[in-house]
Amino acid sequence: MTDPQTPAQTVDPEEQAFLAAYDPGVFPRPSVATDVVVLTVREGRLVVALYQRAEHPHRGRWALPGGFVRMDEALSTAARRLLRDKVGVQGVFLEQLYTFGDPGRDPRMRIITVAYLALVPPARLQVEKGALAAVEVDWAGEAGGPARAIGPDGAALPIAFDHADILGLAVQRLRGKLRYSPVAYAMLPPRFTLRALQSVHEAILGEALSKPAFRRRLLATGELRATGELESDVDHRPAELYEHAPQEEDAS
Amino acid sequence: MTDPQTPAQTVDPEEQAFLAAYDPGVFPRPSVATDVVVLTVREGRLVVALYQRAEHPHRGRWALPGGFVRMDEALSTAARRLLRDKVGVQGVFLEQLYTFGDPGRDPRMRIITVAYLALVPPARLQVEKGALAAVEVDWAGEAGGPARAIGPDGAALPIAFDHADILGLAVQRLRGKLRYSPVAYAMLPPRFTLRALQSVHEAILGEALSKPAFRRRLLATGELRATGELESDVDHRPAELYEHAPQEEDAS
DNA sequence: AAAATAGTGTCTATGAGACACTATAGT
DNA sequence: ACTATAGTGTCTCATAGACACTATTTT
Repeated sequence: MTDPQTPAQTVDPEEQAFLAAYDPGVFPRPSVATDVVVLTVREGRLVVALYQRAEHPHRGRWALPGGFVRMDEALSTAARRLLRDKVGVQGVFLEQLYTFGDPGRDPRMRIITVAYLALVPPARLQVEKGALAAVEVDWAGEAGGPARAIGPDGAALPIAFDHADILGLAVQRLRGKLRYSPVAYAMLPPRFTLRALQSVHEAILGEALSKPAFRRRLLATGELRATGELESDVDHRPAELYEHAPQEEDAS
Repeated sequence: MTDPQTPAQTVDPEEQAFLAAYDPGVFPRPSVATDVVVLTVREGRLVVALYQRAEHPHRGRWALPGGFVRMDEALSTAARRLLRDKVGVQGVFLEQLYTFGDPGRDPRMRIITVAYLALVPPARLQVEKGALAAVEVDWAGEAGGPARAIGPDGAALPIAFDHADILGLAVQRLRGKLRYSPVAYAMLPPRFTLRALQSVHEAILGEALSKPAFRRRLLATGELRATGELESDVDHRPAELYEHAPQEEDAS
């Protein structure tokens, strides 16, 4: 099709890409960042860690913890670094969520952000410089859409950039994963009651669940181990404490 | 915790990020590309469009169609542009898959690639400069892992970069979506038999399905409209042709 | 008529929700 | 004894797979 003798001015995009690859000056490059949606469940509600921006743009608005990816670190390493330095948690569930890269999503310049989802047990999330905001969505099931963040005083917090979309996608993804993946345990302490586990599921799904069906289904997964111990500090009959016993994946 | 009077040499990563944002020279930037996994079903097998690399690195190996993202275009726009210019298809199903960014995944330099998944009806995929390779995976269900590409002669094609991982993830994602999303129709012509629809499902899932159960389940979705017409050019009883009638999402 | 596939009816097993019930701690 | 929540038994309904059967086209 194409004349192989065509000189350097060819418009073949493959060749353009090849040349650009060896001469970084040919194409300008975007900045690459990562933002982390850190979620936990408190008092039956899904909550997210947000930080109020001290500088323009979007000064005063609330943003997800984020920062630029360094040239020598993997994307997940950058997310883990931010999680440790900005949020103060380590060793938690972390999974890539989606990459947001519309031109103009940041008014300063082209910033492509690889969003990550982190799930943390409530006791391990002590946000000092930021806030824990309750997450609410306008949609049911897995319809999807932006989310709102409700501050401790009950008022909606103004969200910076496209972070309301990122947060909404995190909720949508979490609801989807709940059906076939043991993600809820990542938001619980090592020992927990079945009621606490159900409460996590209900907070994620945004709807009440039937107790008998929930217990049957979860116990049938074989991923729960009864400890024989009971919870304390309750003014009614205490529930038994369970542990998460992950299934062995036999890949032989 | 931190002294607010600390001068400019602070190691607060938030401030570092802020400064870097306004001075592009502070941090070097990675290149951002997109690679597209273009899938269809031919003769009951999942096939992918691959292109043999003419240049180093990985010269002679087979790669997904890809290229750099321009500064003024959205990520999905870049994927659509590549799909049009390199593969020659337009107006097809396209969805972001995952972002691969390990340092060293490209030996030339740091290239972060946002992978996309495109689904195409078989008749619309006429790869001229590349090849259609059958996709095979070593795992069942949604376990995940790299995929193999089998050329027309039955031999496995050597895959460039981490594209075997990208391809494997595309299969895994597609299997997951099939459970709750009408993706199979994106790989069929406008009119198709129920047997063809089942064949697409079987190719994606990598396993045989029960005919009565499949028909009941799909007809019960209400997304299928019988046309009353029959297929032709078959040497047995012809099957009825159906159309995909997407459900109206009522968000009122 | 034979061959081949389209399309259906029935039985059964599984899983989930609804509901009502029993059990056990603290006060 | 009372209260509040833990935990269970049973019924019913929806869904999926297995299997066997009938229907319809071409050769």
